[in-house]
Amino acid sequence: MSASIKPRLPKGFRDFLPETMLKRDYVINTIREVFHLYGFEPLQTPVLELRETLFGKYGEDAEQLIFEAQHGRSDKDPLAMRYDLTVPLARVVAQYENDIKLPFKRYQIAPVWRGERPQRGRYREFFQCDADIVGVANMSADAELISLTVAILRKLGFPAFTVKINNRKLLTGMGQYSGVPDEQLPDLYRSVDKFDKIGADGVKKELIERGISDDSVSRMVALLQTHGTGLESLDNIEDVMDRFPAAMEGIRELREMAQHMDNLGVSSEFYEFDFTTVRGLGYYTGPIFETILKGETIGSISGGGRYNDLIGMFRRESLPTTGVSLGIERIIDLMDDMKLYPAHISGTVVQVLVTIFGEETQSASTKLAAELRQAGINTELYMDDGKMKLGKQFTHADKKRIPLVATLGADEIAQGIVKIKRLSDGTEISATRAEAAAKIRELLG
RNA sequence: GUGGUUGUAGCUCAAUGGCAGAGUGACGGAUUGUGGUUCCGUUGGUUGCGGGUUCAAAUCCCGUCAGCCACCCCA
Repeated sequence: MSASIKPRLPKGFRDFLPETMLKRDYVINTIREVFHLYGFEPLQTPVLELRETLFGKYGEDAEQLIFEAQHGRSDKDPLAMRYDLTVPLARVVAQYENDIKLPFKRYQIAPVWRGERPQRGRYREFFQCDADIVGVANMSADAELISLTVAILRKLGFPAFTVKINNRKLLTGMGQYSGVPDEQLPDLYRSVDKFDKIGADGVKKELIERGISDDSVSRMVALLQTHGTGLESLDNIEDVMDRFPAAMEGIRELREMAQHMDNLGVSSEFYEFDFTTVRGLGYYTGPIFETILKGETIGSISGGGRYNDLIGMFRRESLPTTGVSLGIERIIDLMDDMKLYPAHISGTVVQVLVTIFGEETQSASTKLAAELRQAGINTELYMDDGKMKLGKQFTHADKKRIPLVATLGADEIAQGIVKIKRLSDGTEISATRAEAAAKIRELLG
């Protein structure tokens, strides 16, 4: 052996050891079940796309964060690692036009790569979890995504959260109302988006620094703070905005959404219309939404919106599309902080450890393990090259948090029984080989 | 990309220019058919890496790498 290399990972990349993977799988499986419940179906696309597929879609700043990929002996097809799941979706929809039935409801849970500087809850490799509806122009699709988001977060056990809903058209109208020139709208949005973080005064200050007139800023900020519960806030803002067709269209869409959400049974405690919600991505064209946890400052745990023009980048005619993305990395961290994982998720998938007394009883233990597996019990058969010390085997079970230990020595074998001990409280019972699996289920509760 | 901060045993941390330590873990024993609790013992280190200052550096200085935090941006 030559001198070993120090084991390390590329910046912003992570390993997930089994204990962590069990939690991640729980979250992902729970989300997948709800996707199925709403009739979304899985899609998988490659990790690598052609460079030309990704470039020119995200804007100049974001483009610098795309990982490019090389193959040693060929530069014929420049490649890049996928940056999100939305552009690949757009490519798929355009590429398989004849095979895809509209409306197309797909979900995808997969890693994406961004060359950003890592921070808490922010990595260079992270999982995105997207559900999109392609081919539906009306607001029933957007409302269904809100219902889906609420159902997932409730199923995961989050006690208090709010989906904040706004509309890009309304933001456009607000820009017009306050007299901000079109080319400054992105700046305006960026500042408005920080409303929660820096407050009304902070936003005012930033807008003035960006060269927007005092008068415009005051009008804008007053408008943003329009409050009211549910539809009331829409009524309030409509009175002010009735001269701006874009804004009125946006308000109409939000009303339509509210109607659909009501029919879907989404309780109004889980959403609100918030005119300071912006979303960073430039391609949104209609309703936008993001979810925040009440009393947490970690940022949003889901986000999404309508992007009716994106698919047109790969296709002669675009298709109306709306989608939601769940921030599962943040969700997974928060589940830990808030202790939302069910008890059975922690530690191991193993339900029982079958111990081995010694060489002469090894075959009996092995057969027992086979029987238990046949009966559907997750079974670990102890393995060790050294002396089969029973204490060591119990220690192993304890460390791995395996709930039950089965022992059979010469005495038990002679009587045709097996002893099963529950480590949590020390309960130990005897069972015949035939009834062992049933007794194990009982002890597991 | 900009600014700040931290880096010492497997892990959590102490040692503020003068012998590198504790807790916890790991391993062994008390207990050769029973873990977790208790007691005894053993094991623990290129102080991230490279250079400099000094009689003397974990400690001060420079560089570098990595983590974290804030900004930018975003999930």
